[in-house]
Amino acid sequence: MSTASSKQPAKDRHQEILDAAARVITERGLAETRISDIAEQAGVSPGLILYYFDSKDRLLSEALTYANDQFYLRTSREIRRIPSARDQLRRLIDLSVPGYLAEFGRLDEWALWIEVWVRALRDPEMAKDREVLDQRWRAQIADIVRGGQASGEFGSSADPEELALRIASLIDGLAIQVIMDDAEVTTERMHRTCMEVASQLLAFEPEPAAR
Amino acid sequence: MSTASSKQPAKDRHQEILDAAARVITERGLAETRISDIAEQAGVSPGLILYYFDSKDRLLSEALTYANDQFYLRTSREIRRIPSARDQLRRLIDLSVPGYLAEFGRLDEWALWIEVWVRALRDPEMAKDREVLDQRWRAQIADIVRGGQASGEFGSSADPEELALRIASLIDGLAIQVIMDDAEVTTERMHRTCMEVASQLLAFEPEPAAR
DNA sequence: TCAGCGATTGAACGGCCAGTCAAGCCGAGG
DNA sequence: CCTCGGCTTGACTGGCCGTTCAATCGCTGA
Repeated sequence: MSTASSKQPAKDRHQEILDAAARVITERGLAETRISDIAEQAGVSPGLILYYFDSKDRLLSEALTYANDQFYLRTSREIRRIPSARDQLRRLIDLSVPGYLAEFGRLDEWALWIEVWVRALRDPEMAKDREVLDQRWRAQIADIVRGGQASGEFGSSADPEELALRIASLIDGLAIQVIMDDAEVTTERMHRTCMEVASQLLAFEPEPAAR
Repeated sequence: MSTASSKQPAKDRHQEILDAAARVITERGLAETRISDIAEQAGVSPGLILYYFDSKDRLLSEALTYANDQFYLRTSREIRRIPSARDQLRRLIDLSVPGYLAEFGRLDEWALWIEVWVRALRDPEMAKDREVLDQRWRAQIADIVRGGQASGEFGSSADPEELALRIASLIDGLAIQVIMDDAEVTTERMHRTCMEVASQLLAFEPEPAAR
């Protein structure tokens, strides 16, 4: 009902359902997500959900992977278009800081990430997906680092993979606090901290405009 | 049966149950934890659990807070005894890197933390507890930083709170990957990375022995 | 010895929800 | 116009657990 497209096409039910599931999980949390919620969100009957997916469990795992995949694709497509490595990194940080671009509410992709983590601890399938997703995330940063080192934008010549790990981990750790609405770790502070640490680790000027 | 003390004393049932709950949650995960599991672990009947706690939900939240509290107390007590700030930090890192001290299995305190995060996203009570716990964690690091700055062990004179945030976030982010058994982020690598970044941020020599 | 009372038990209840299924819907192709 | 087959429905079921409760236990103090 809410998302339903023009009924006729019903393009890809499979994907529609994944979208609906991701939306429901984001707002209610994995634990409070019922099949009927997803059905309602997708504008179909509960029975249909199980017609397309073998079980609720499988659906939830797929939905989580799918959503994070989407985020990655969106981000990487956008970043590839930016010529300067420094600007690429800046944009990556903009996109990673929860609430910074205000395209979503407080609960954005990061909320899903946490659900992925919990699930991955016990579900080997999810664990595998998570690892792939995470390696891609680090690789994306490592690529930017390599680019900047090659172009001379970044002064550091340290191992790009190690630098990527450090930056990625810092972002992860900070994002958690921000998403939790921690009074001491605001959106703005996280952004500032990320930029400062990155410029320190990679050896570039945080502010490009001035001078 | 498993944990039950000498039956007679039955010191503090309340606490015994919290302990049992934390243990069950650690090994099965919040989602798979039943009241009967906790009862079994504590060696009592399911009915008794609800005699001491108003509801399963309340019990779970309390157990999570309790467990993290225990970890903090244990850690801080141990660290306070160490004279050198550099050694304090080293010890803190030792204790924070999952699996480094091999006192626990792969699933240790960090697994509980992730459960706390998921819960805190929707449960205001849990959110409040989490914030307190987290601030304390950062404050503990900030104290070490201040100590090292005062004694001259650390060369950096930057804001201790900001340094603590950076170190804490890095540890959080890395610990997640380690606990997930990520092939690229091993226990040893996390430890090395933490020590290197810390020594860089705080300006001290990572290896004290040599020279 | 016994009454009284908190602690403890475990059987039973009731609600909830994943998953099933028999029955309709509807477009395509003949 | 009819038939076939995939899509869709929603009522139903079976099991699972949180929670309740009446009954028992066993200590303590008189």
